[in-house]
Amino acid sequence: MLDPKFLRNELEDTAKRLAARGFTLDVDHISALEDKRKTLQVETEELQASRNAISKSIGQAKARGEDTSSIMAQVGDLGAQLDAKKTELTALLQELNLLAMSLPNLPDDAVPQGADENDNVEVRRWGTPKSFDFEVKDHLDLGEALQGLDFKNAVKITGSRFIVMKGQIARLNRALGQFMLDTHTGKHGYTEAYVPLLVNEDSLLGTGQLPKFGEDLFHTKPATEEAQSLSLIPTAEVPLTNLVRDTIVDEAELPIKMTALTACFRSEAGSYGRDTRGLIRQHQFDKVELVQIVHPDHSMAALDELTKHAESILEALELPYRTVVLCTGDMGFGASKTFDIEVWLPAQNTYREISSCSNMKDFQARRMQARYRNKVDNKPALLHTLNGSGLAVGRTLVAVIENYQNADGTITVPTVLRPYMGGLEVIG
RNA sequence: GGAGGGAUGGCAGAGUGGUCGAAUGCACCGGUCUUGAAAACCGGCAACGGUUUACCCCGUUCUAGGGUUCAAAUCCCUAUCCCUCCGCCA
Repeated sequence: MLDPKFLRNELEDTAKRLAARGFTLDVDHISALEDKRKTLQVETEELQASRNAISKSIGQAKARGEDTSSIMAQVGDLGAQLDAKKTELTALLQELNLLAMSLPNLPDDAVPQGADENDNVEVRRWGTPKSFDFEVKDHLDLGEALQGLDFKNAVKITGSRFIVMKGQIARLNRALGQFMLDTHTGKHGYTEAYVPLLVNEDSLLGTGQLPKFGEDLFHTKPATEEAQSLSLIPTAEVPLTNLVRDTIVDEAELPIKMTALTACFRSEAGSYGRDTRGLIRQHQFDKVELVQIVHPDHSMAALDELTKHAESILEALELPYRTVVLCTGDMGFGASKTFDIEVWLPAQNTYREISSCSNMKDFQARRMQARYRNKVDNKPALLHTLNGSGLAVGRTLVAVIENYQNADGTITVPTVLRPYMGGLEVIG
């Protein structure tokens, strides 16, 4: 959520900055609503003030034992007037709030201008794609041949875009998650967390999935009408970041660095026909998430650091990758700056996204009322939040299978994963 | 599943219809003292919104949403969460 002051005092400038990311702000509509809000709010508060004053004098008169009937007569239809104004004001404020909650974050000044992914800018490249002296297969052919990936049974049990993994491939998937988690907790200073996979509406509003993107999520159907619906997390960013919702943390506790390995669930509404083959786009996949809650002065440095943490996993696995900074038009809803890390996939002969690391600045913090106590004036101030995948386990599995394939269809186990595989060197 | 109790500032915890935005303690900030620190003492200290250059002033907020009343932290209803006892259970 943007600072409401932007919509009051810097509407034109805000509209310009949002236009850079392809979002059109209805300036006339908003300023009309704002004008109305201002007069309504002043009128309402004046009515409240006079009601409070009368009530107070009644209380004082009663305390002195005086007759209050003449003061009572002054009340008249004040209550009815107040109710009417209040109803009107509440509706207006709700409309404005929904509008504010639906606006994306402002891009950081350092983000390149652009319309779509073609305008993203590569910032670095690591490793060299291996040259194979045989025809490479994709992870689907390799996995099925090894009887490690079972798409047919997944369809039978649940439906498309789900997977059953078996044997050493299932273990490899588990090994990847464990390795990532151990690296981030052991080397990068993150605290491991076990978190709920089902979250409530407030959490989704806090991180920005709601009110706009509910259709991207799976929602539970409550047993009773009154019970609230819970939703499956699309990323551990939701529970991890919401840890600081409605809290004021001590500045000395910053930065807070959390990580979790969780399943993630995405409905993939609107992506029918895209990446239908294989593990790239699934309704359910494992991901190790990195979240940092930081002092506002340090969030850009923290983004660089967090991105490096994610990259280090690919380096340890010796998987070639490149890192791009997303242009204004390609960034996610809540991000002010985003690095995507893309891993080399030989079967597709291209780099594919495996991690997305974003500085949300105070966008989520304002929604969540996540604050710290500022040492300068001893007042609460909004925190900055960051998140990134470190990494998407399913896609990393794809990358390992494809990059480490041998001519005979076996898969060499990357060195760093062997301790997690009982010393196994080759899957086959 | 049955019976009962609770939710108040950063934290702990008073407050049961009327100058209550709310005692007190801790924490925090400023000061005195000290070579420095600690202790002690003195003072300050809720958030959000409106108006304003600013001070002031006004409004809202005691888990959330409704209701009663001239007036609600306080009374009523509903929801959520926590605790205690009984039952059941991995």
